[in-house]
Amino acid sequence: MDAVPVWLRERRTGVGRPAERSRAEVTAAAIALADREGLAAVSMRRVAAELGTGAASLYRYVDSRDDLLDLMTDEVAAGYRLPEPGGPWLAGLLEVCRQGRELMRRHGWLPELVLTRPALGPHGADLLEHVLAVLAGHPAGAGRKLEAFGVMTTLTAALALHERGPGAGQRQGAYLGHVVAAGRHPHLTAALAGGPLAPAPDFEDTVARVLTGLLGSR
Amino acid sequence: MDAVPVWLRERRTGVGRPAERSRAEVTAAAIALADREGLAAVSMRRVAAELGTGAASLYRYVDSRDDLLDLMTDEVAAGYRLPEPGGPWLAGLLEVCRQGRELMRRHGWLPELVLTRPALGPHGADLLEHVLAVLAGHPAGAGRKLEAFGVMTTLTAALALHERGPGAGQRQGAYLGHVVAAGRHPHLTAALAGGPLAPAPDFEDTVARVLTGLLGSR
DNA sequence: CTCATTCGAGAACACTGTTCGCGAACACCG
DNA sequence: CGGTGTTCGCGAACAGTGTTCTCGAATGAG
Repeated sequence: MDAVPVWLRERRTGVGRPAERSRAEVTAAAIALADREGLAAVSMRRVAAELGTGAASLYRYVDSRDDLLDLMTDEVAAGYRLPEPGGPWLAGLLEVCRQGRELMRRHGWLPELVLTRPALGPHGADLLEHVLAVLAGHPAGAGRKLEAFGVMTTLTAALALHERGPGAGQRQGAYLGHVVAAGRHPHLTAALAGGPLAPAPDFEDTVARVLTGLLGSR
Repeated sequence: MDAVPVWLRERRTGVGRPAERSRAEVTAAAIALADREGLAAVSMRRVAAELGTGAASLYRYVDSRDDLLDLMTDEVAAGYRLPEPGGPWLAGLLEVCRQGRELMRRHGWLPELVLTRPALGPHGADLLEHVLAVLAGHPAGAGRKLEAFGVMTTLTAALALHERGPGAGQRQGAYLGHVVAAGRHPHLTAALAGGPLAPAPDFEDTVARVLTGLLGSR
């Protein structure tokens, strides 16, 4: 039950045969593969093939596939371009969410990972540090601020997941049409009357309202 | 590209050899297995063994494993005991969230499913209908209300996932301790000073603040 | 040069979801 | 009663999967 995260397990250097690759290279290969063919395509064998090596070799850099997924998540978080904290906190948080959404648009597999296995690596810690810096002047307690961080990332991921491709929400739409036709759901029928479904009015507006509710408006 | 949800694919009865089991039985077996050994244990072979049959037989009731997962999600939604709509809308929504959390506590695999493949079956439609009924007197538009429904369920699932077992958040805690020790993250250090980590102050309070921000306070 | 130590990776194990095909079981019809 | 059309059950097989074992090869240190 060590439960030691990947990022602490460093390799001892200097002695023995040197590694031909780095953990960063493995992570990059996995990300490239996921970008191209989706998360399901990220198998140890496929990632290894991407690097021109054997599947078993990857276990020199990573303890398990799950570790590799954590590395991928944190590596993408390196893509944030965080401005100097300052100014109203809501604007600062919205900027973080905006960039997060952009990253998730670029890496369609990210939302699923963020939602199901939230991992805080070095870059994730930097991100959290930035959010806390933005909220430095805010009177809320530490618990509230950490909570806000979690809700921010979760909400961004969930919204990104729903707008990814036309498949996600639309599949339910087909069945809901059937439900409406059955006639037993008057409110649902009324809600779906104007426009078949419009669950994503405005990303930033939604996030802003949630964060305002969570932390107050001042 | 039919994308027909599971719930529409009904079996024609009367002709041919009658089925020995029902879709509901298969779903129940899968749920029992997931409750006992987790979602990863829900393989076609294991579910079939639970029913004393062969894996291939399940495909007479379900087109794929993913379909089975959708059936499981919706079946659990049958467990809601929804009161007659009436009274303040916030209390009505909070009651839904409270029950949702309870269902997710009882079925530890549910949050992951709700987050990654939100499926609206018959019982999910009933739930949505109820939420819309609770919000019937609210001035917000249909889009806003559907959005609130999505945020409600997502947030409940995310919070349930984080408090499931001591493994989820604590694993990151170990690494964050290391980050703090490095000394480069002053705000993070300060935030984690009082109590190692307290990201879940009060479920209902959190949800209430988010919903208030989303829909206003009146 | 020796040697402890590390890396690379083929082979194997125990699984997985899914498809094929065939025999068995039933409802209906003449 | 005997077809006959149709569905169901499911063993076998296929193409994968994550992971471990194992052993040879490569290296820096002494």
